[in-house]
Amino acid sequence: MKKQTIEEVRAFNRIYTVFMGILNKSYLKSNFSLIEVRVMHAANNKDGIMPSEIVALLNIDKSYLSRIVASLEKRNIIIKTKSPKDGRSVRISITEFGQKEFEKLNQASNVQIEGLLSTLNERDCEQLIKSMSEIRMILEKK
Amino acid sequence: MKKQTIEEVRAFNRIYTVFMGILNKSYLKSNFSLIEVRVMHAANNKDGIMPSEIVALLNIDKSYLSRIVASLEKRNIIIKTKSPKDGRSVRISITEFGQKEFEKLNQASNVQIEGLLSTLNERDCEQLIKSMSEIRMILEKK
DNA sequence: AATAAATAGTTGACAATGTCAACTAAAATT
DNA sequence: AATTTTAGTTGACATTGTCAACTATTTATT
Repeated sequence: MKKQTIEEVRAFNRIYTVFMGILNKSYLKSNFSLIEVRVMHAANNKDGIMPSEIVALLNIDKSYLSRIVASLEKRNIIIKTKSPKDGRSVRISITEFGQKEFEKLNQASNVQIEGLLSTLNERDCEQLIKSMSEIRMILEKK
Repeated sequence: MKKQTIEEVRAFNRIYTVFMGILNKSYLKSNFSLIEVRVMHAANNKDGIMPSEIVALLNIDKSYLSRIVASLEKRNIIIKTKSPKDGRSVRISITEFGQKEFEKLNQASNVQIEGLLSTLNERDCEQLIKSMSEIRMILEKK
């Protein structure tokens, strides 16, 4: 593999993480961290999702997820129920309140992204989206 | 702006952060965090860089950077000297040892990226790099 | 020049985040 | 039935990150 290829990925990462503010801990100054938002997203996407699925999805430590889930439950964002099929396992659902909070976060995220994109001219913006969708398609294939 | 446009950025972010393992704290199981590596990168790139520059570059809290710098200095990765021009300010340089450590991290990062890319076929890989470079060019213009 | 305001970075005091290994309970395997 | 594996939780920390207050210049204002 060409060195140039790898170098491009690295250069991209450096730019992109700053662009998206990923280095900053709290997500859009909300009361949620990036990971918490991802967990909410997962629960919103698939009702009754299991912790083990989220662990695989986000590639994080299970003990860490366990605490995140506990914290979200305490804040009434999600609820846990015992799995009927597997006594060891657990089903996670987002609450109505959780959905509303999640929607708010999405709005905030949209505003932020809109702000970033608005600094681009139309051509660049279109090209950006096209390139992102290409990358995403390639990565999603895996 | 089209909703679709924003949605693509969001979808991209979700995929990409997982792909790059950005959600995981420690950088490639090294003794350094992602931000520390970025600071090393900054010092390696520009000898005598000032903390305020890094704060602007990475968009992080100055007190936080101050501690990161102190920690890196203690570990002999960088050294601080007083700025000759401005008595309030400080110059940061990477040490020889720091350069070596940084090089090691780069190697590890290359290996990781190579691993990720090796799961793609040649066409996809080329397309991925092309798209990344397009995004990067657009974002760097700003 | 004297005073006030702004800037660069540090520190105190926490709060939040993240990790690792050990543990419990329930399945699955032998 | 005994053993192993799996799902998730908990203890015990270590690290990371935030906010406001503070010191020491430097710059701007009168």
